Amino acid sequence: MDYLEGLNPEQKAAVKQISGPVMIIAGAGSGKTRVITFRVAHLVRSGVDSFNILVLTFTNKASREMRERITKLVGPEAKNIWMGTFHSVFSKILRVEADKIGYPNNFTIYDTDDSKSVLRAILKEMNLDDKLYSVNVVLNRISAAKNNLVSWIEYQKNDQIQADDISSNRPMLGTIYQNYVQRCYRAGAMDFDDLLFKTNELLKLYPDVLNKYQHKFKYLMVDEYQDTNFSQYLIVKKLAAVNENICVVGDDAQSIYAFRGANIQNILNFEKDYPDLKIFKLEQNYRSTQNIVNVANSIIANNKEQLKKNVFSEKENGDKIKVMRAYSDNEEGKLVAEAIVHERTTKGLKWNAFAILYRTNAQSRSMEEALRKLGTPYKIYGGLSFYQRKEIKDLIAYFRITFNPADEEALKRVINYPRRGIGDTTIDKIIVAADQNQVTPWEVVADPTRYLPGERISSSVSAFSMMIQGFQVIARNKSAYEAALHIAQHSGLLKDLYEDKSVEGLNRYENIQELLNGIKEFSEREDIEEKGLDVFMQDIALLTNDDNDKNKDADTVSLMTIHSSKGLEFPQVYVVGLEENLFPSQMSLNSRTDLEEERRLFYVAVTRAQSKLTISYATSRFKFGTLINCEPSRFLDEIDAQYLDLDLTAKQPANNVGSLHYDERSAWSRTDDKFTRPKPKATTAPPVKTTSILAKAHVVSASFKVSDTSNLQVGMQVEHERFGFGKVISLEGNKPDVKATIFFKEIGQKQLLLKFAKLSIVTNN
DNA sequence: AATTCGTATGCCCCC
DNA sequence: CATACGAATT
Repeated sequence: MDYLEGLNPEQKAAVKQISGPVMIIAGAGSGKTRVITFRVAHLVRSGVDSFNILVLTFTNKASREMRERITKLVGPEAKNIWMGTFHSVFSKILRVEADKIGYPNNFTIYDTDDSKSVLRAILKEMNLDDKLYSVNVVLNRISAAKNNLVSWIEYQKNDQIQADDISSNRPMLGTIYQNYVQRCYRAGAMDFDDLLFKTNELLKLYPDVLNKYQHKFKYLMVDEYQDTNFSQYLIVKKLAAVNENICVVGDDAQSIYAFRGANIQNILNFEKDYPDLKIFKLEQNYRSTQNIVNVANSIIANNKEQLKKNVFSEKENGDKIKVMRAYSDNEEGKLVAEAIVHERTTKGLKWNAFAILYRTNAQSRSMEEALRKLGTPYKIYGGLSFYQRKEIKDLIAYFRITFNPADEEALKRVINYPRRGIGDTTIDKIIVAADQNQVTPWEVVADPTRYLPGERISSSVSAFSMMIQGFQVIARNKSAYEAALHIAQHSGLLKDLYEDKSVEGLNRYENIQELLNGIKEFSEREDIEEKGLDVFMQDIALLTNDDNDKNKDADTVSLMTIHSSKGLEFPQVYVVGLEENLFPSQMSLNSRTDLEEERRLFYVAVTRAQSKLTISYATSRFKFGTLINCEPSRFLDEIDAQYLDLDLTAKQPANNVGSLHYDERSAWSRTDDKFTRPKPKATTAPPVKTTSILAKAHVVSASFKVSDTSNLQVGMQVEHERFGFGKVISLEGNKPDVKATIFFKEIGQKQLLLKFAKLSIVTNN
């Protein structure tokens, strides 16, 4: 048992309780990951077969790191443990069992963009007002339903839901949900929520399947249990029902994912499900100074609903928490950047000792600009992931349609990229024909004469379908890398990017190269058996940015949202934008529950700091491109002032808050480089529409009538609706694409395509 | 068919 | 300010 030496008594007790239901309430910085890894190691050392252990984590990164640490404790045995996020673990199981619920094993996973695109198409088809039925609202509603295991049928039958939708004036949501589900089904696609929803369906409809996994996973552990939703809760509960060797780990104070369906009650009520539950509380914080822990405690004390615990630190008191006020978002960036540079020099720290945390991604910009001005290296976490870049998604869409031709979103993405002359009109025809014949769009593409009789469909459509069929043959017979390279080349995608010599174009080309290199590495891996391209791309939708991070050891300042900072720690943390309507967010102000979640989020932010915490806010900020005044966040008032070190020496006096002059002064008092923000509207005359000026430049004569220009000759006088009178200088090109060069009196020389230009022939000389 | 351009609309957080 | 979509333009 010597390997358990380094643990404190509570930690050790939690680790050693290997059978029966266990709940570990782990305060921030209390060594939670350590306890989980040691507990898993202890299971293995106690003789539990590593194949019988399932560990569910919140991110891929967490599971990767945990597996590494477990490997150090138990050796190669660790690779047999099932470990991963809910989504990745159950997508693997669904790939095995898919046929039982009517899906192909090679089903596509639709990411959020795909889902939104499907919804846009549906809304359009149903002719619904896309303002009322905004894609985000609709998707959230569907997602919430799925996370609560409400099928579209139940959705439509449920009186409460229907009443809600009617009162929000969106009675068609149930029908949209139905169409969405059917459309995904037809495309052989599951969205993120489906991975859990369908798992539940599988376990419910097939007791033998449930039984199989209940006996496979004799020991279950769930990390970040406070962030599980109902769908996840039920999967865990079912899997654990036979052996009841279930250990959940979490911290109700850090539950910050209610917006995507997480239900804090899962952890608060866990004891009800397992009356003989053993509870362990890890309360000693090993991460932060006493001041930081005290501040965190004083914040969370404002929340009503929570499990009682007493987080404490035995480290030194440390610095007080510094609070900085800025008069604008840009100045806030400047103050933070300068503080970081100063701290680094005086304390001899590395850049990676610092993190800047914000509520919304949009806030990263002012921070970035300030850091760049000071030449500070930084890295943004989160945001657009490698796999979400357009060029990467394009190539992957080719892979997707190769393995699952039913994948409608992939088809729409690549059928005319690179350009092959298949325009929107043709695509619309294909989709309509598919709907009418109850087949996938791919089937129409593959056999246009059958589904689009009498239509003049360009030969490029059949060329496209031949190409994809060629890819299918290659993919079946070649290695992942060879197939991927073939597809990149023969789709024309590589060439298209190569020809773009702009900086971004070059970048895109390199990204594709990088993806191909990644596939090559994958092809050469020896630790996995199935190495086809299909295997490679199966779970790509589930990967995130930091799953692809090459130089994560670089010495840079870290920028990220508070959400993505969960689980991390830094010597110095800067939490920025502590303003009403931003943090707490505007949408959280209506309900106590939402506000409490914001407060927990603040708690998470504060507890990331090890030795020094700085908080900042601005009294004005650009939002939607306009300057607005901001008030300090209520959260600042909630902190016991004895822990604070207020530095409100912003260059602008605070008494300007709320005054109109403030905007102007801040906008013009700046002398440094490009302060190119739009000026307040009130100072200028109402904007004049440029189009209307142009349109009115020429008043069309009463006799104006669009003429047949097929016999237009050089030298003729013509009139144009907007350009006025002019004379034909020359004509070039043949038949349908005749281009005329015309000299207009008012405008000057213009080139016009006759098949589009509306011209009236005035004289024939 | 493809491209450009104006305008409307939204900025929460993520597997 | 960023993007997304539709109308106008070539």
